[in-house]
Amino acid sequence: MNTMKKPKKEVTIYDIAEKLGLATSTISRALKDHHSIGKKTTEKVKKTAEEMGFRPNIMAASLRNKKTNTIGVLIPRINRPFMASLVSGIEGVLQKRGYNVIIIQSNDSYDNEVEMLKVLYNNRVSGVICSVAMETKENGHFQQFIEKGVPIIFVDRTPKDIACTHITIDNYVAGYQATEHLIEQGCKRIAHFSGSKLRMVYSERERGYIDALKHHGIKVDTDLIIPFKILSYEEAETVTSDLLDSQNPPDGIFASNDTTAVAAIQVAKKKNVKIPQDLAVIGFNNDPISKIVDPALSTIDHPAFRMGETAAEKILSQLQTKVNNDLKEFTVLNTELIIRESSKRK
Amino acid sequence: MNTMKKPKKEVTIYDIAEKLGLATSTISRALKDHHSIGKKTTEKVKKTAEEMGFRPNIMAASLRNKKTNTIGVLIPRINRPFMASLVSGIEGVLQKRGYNVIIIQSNDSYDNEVEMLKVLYNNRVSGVICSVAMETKENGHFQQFIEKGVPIIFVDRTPKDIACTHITIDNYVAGYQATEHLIEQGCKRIAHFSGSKLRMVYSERERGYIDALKHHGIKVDTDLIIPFKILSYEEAETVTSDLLDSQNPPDGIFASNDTTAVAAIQVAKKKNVKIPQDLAVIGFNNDPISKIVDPALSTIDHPAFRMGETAAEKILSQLQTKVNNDLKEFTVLNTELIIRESSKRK
DNA sequence: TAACATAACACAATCGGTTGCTTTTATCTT
DNA sequence: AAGATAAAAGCAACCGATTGTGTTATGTTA
Repeated sequence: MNTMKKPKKEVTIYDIAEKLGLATSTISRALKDHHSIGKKTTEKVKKTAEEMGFRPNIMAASLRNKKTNTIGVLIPRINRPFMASLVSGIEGVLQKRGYNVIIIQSNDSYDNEVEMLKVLYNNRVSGVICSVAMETKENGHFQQFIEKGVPIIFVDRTPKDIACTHITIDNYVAGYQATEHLIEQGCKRIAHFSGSKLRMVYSERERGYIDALKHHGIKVDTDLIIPFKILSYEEAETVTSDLLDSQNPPDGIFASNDTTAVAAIQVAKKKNVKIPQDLAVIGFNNDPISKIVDPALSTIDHPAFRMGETAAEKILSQLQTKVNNDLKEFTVLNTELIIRESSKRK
Repeated sequence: MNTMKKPKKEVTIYDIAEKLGLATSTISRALKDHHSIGKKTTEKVKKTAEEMGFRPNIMAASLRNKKTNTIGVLIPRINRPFMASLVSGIEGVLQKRGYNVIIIQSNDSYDNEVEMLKVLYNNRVSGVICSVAMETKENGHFQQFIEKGVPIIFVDRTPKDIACTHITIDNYVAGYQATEHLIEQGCKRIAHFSGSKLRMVYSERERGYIDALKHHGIKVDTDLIIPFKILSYEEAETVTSDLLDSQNPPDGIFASNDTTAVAAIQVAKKKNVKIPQDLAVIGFNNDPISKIVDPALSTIDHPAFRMGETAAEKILSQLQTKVNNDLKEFTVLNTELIIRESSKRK
């Protein structure tokens, strides 16, 4: 037993060189089709490498080249439909191009974000794609990459005042559309479930909400703008319950994500508040649950997957053109208003 | 402008050694608290390293040590609640222990699985955690890791006849319980949405279903066992519609995942089939949608997150004890029957 | 055929930690 | 105070691919 215990030695370019009576430099160049190596030699080398079961040692190459071909992805948490799609999009593109992807979660904690970014930094990732934690106020921890000339791209949740590439949707317009839709359905008192003001995604949605009300001559009632901590289902249950029990309950809700919108629907149903007649609800993201909840949830479709793909492509192009200009580039993807039963009164 | 364009040179242990008038070996050892280095020296080295902004070059260490401290995770796809939780669990544990995690998706394709496994192999990952693609019949592509002594752990969807560590739930028992529950609610004709027979998770659930029927004296009607390709929502819509329109429609459905169970509920509702009175439904996984759908879906709680944690811990312990015994080890996690409105008749 | 261009390949340093072994220094015994 | 022993630190090879520079073989031109 245990006959194969000793792992056979790894084949290196030295072994190939010896076998063929060539120099290692020739092997190395032949394997990557360098022009200074003849055609016959190149083919012979490749064939032999294949036969011997050669696999290039990526660490050795990384060490020599001082680059890792690894992209770090730092996101709040992966087990949310939106983030999972984003990551899926990133992966799809980068895998094909031979990059490795390291995914790290901040769990929406600033401290984690700082620490995990340090991990990526120490790993000498070639680039970073990041969606900022809910808590994050300062941007100092991103600076280390900028100083080193490592491209860093922010997706969806972007920090303010940092000069690099951002990929977002137009949250202002989306918020405006969602709110206007509710107004068009006849809502007069529309509540807004708002996320942390620290994140532009939420402050912009709120700004869109406010402007839509104003433009339609509806007075903004700040009591109806409810700041959430993390926009969780549980938070929304409490908030909705309180709202509906209040003196002057809302007749519409624009929630900053689908999770809280669904919670609102469920609470309302329990209280026998009719949706959409008594309360029209619209969410944000177009998560799978939005189609399932009864009545189905109107929402804003967020192109998470495409956002991931775009981020990956952007970072690839920045890695190509080493011109590390301190550019502040914005890419804005389109959203789509999706109207379902939860808001359709007409 | 562009004053800081030139990235400052990276600090190495050579720089520290020179600054302190010590040898690089001393620096290296001091930084990892080697006993042969004095306390004062160790502290001085660490302090200086910190001050100089030293970050160890992981590639150099990997090259020398012939190990990468990277774990490869190969899963069908990440944008599913179950898989996202699994990954989340894996990450949580491995991050803390200083391992990097590379996540790769097979998209349930055998060819992708083979190719991506090659990528992980060439990256010389220290270990692999894998949940097998739906299509996969052969296990030859896993052999390369076993031969090299790289620990590979299968989670949830495990291949047959391969001697290594498996972490699963008891799908037979879960399937039995789910079915028995429906029987207890008075169901006489229970349909089963079954996944690919290639995957034990599904064949075992089906076996549990069949045995439960038998033990309760219900004849197994193979027409009621419907093989799905990928257990998608769309597939389930068609299947459910056909079932309900048939001569002798079922009065219960045990679906192998929540997605198809929810689809069944939605279709039934459209057809005015009362749930659970006319049709009791139970799913599998306890995905978020199961709580949201109306009526709420009974299901089997799958400890995905804990499964991820367990896999991570197992692989860590296998990396510790280099005793690469060709062990075939099974860990079975508990599931829980969760009864909600979709099946509660009494 | 001498003179020169070019294609093809070899040499050897390099990347930055790691570690077995050796040497030096400090501490202890009697 | 001399030798023994332990503690501390240094030396140098090593991991494996990459690449600037140097050398040789082949081909071309006058």
